[in-house]
Amino acid sequence: MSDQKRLFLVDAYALIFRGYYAFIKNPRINSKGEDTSAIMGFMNSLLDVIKRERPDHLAVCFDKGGSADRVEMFEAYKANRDETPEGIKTAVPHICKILEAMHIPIMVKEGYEADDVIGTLSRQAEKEGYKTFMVTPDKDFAQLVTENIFMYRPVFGGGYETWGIPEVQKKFEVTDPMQVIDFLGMMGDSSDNIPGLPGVGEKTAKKFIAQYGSMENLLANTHELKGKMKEKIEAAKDLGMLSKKLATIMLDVPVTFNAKDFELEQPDTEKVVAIFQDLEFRRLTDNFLKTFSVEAEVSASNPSDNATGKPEVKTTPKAQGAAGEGQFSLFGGDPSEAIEHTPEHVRKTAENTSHFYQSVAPGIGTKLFLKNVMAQTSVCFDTETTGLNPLTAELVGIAFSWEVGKGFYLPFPENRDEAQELIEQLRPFFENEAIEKVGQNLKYDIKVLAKYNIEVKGKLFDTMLAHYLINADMRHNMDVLAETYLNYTPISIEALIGKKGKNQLSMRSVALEKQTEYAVEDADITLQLKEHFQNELGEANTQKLFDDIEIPLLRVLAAMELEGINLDETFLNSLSEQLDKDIKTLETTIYTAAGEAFNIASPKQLGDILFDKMKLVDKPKKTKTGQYATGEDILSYLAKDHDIIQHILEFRALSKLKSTYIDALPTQIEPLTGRVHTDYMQTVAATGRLSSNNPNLQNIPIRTERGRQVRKAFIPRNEDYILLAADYSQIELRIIAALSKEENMINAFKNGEDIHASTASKVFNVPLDEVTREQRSNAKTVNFGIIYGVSAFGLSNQTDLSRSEAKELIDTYYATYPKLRGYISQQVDFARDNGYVQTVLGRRRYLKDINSRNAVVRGAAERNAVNAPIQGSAADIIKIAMINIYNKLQDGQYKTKMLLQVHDELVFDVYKPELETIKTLVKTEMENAYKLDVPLDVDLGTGADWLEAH
DNA sequence: GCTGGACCTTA
DNA sequence: GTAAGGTCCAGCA
Repeated sequence: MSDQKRLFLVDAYALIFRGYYAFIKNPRINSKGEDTSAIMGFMNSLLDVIKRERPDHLAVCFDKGGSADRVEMFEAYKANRDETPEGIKTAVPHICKILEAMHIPIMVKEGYEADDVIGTLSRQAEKEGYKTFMVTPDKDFAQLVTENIFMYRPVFGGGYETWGIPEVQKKFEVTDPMQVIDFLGMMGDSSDNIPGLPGVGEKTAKKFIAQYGSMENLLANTHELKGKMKEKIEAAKDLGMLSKKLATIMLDVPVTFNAKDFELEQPDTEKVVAIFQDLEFRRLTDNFLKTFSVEAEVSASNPSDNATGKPEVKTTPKAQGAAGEGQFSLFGGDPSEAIEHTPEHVRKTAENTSHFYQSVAPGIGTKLFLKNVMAQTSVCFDTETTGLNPLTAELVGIAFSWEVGKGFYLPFPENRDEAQELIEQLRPFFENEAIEKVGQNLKYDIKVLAKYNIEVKGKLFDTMLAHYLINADMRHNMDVLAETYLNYTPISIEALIGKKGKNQLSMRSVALEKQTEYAVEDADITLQLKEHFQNELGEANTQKLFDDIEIPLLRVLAAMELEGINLDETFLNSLSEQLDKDIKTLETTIYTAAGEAFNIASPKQLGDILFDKMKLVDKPKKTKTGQYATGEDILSYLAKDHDIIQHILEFRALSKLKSTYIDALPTQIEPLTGRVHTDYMQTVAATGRLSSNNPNLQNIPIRTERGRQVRKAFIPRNEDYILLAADYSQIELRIIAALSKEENMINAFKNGEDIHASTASKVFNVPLDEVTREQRSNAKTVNFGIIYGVSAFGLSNQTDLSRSEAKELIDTYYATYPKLRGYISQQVDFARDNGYVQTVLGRRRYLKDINSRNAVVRGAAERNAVNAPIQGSAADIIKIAMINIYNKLQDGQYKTKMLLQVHDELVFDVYKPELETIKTLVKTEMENAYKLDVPLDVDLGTGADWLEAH
């Protein structure tokens, strides 16, 4: 280093914040209960700088009162920043006292930020021949760098890096450090609320700097830009210039660099040590004395050994194992490089958020916990198990939380009997009607506990269901919700048990401390989400839907899933054998016709054979990826001319049947129960419908003769039972008739007419008994088209009609049912005005694209606006029916069980002696679930299998 | 082993 | 034209 004098200017708040957040997972709290993390963090780094660099001149700069100028320019400036944490506010007076005792000058100017003070002082010092080092992690300072002014930047892993001109040039891809201002102005800085140019991030900003050099030059040449970018930037020129101003550090603060005042002197050791001892800093006292080359003479009453007299810090065992006091290097101790002086933009995790998660020891610990938990009115819980199948999953532990940031974890013994003993102790909690149970996807936990013969009673709050009602179009898994609403990234399950598949571990094999951290975090987060969603439910006016529909339905679904359905495996196996033969025969026929063997199931290979080799058509249609399209609609068009196509279609149909249903279903039989247990998803369909998976029992074939054989495999539990299928007749058309108040349609339903025939009769102007099959079929297509948001194009694709015939049919249709047209446009208008549509029960679907400039996108949103309330209202109604029927079956202690729901159909396993009662019960409840201006009609069928019941 | 596309099943 | 889930292939790792 040259003999040039060196000045160090410390950006106080940046280091205080960084220090505070570095200790966040293990805050330093002394015996008086003071949080001293920020003080310790700051002092550690200050001493570190002094020890390393031995500066001749040093000052610490603070902000005061914010930047009046910048706020005047832009009122949102730094408005994003959260309230300064309490631990920092209380730290500042202590730090000032220490600095005074150390004889280090504090530079602060009312109405200016530390950046401006440091900038001004560094320029003044430069003129007097000093080298200045700005001690800060904040990248904004890079604009101040000159030949004699450097950034002295703490880096991850400990130590510092010095940024001179070459480093800044490289880092920001600029030629002159002053261009950092343009760079920041372009990309903006969300932490300081510098808006930046719209659509410009780091990459684009660098590109613009390279190309135009400055904000001014870019804005003067926007005509060279293209497309959306051009529009956006041209519209935001003022914003660009404002952003640049906001990003500019001021160099004319009324402060004076007086070399004499800034000289680093010997501190008032006694005073400093007194303050440190008062704060209970032992290691730091040592460190301080060593730094200033004074004999370490620490009194015997304050041993420097941090193993004794360590302040009581309440955190998890894991967090307690973290860096000990004094050994902690502020910049090396925390893996979160993102921690700068803008902590509100740092994603929170268990690592940097204070929490108190404790595992509960057996015996007295459990007793104490029980006493505690029973005294609560609302508790969040989350079960940890050995797997995802609730029927076979064993409890590994249960996490509980009823206070934000705190929670307990009850590990379960592997031995089943011992586990049962433990859960028995919890029975009074779970079966307590007065304690609300909160959870994420409670259906799972309820099912797991049911296998331990535990019923979860009392009010329920499921955060996943809550969010589904708040915005059904989003995803609702806990990790996403935590990140969206709490700015918190939970520990991933993969971090614990590995990626799924090959070597995934069981939760059982994870160390207890990790189980605790993970499980209690989930409960804690879920509790926090609950507090968040509780208010939003009221705002969205969906509280009733939550309390009266989705939450009660959760228990109904859990029961249906646990029940499962009996499957005739032998029958499916024999079907499989027949199919296998037929498929093989078809294969041979196809290969012969094609002249070679190939994989018929590969659309790519099939397309090549049909259209390249055999040249069945002149201009084959291609898919969007450039392959030949071989979908059902295209092939069946060719089928009448080419036998091979007929065979291929049959091959397709049979293979699908075999692989998706006949061979797949038996593998889904749960060995434990001998039955098939589907999983109903309550939060995936945007309209409010359920969905079913593993296996999907809502798409079992019915249309073709061979397909519907699969339904014969669904049978009652034994010969004392019979299957009952109850389905709503035309529920969606009834709903649209009622909602639109279209009397012609309402009357047809009231008169019990066949609605499609009735429509055909009116549209084609023929007597009802003279309607042809084709006319009825076309009328049926239009009826459905209306529900889906009809267009002439879609209709002509769906029928044998031409585009103009289709258009004419639609026009006649609207003339027949005049109020339907009005209803449809009214729905679309409502969506445009409100951004959402809703069902009869107020279930909302938000349609963000309803005002899109893109006609295709907007058209899709408009069809949603029509369809969602209809499909969703039908879903609402059958949900009500399910809840009411379930409750009646429970109350009446019937042996009959509800097994399946297929959107407009319910399937029951009916105890034969109860059949007549149940038939009446089911029909009554379904038809009276919701009162419309149109009667609801339910068809019942019974049989020894699902096909026969139809 | 995972992912996207094509295809097919239901209401 | 609405709403879903499952299987297979093919391309990529």
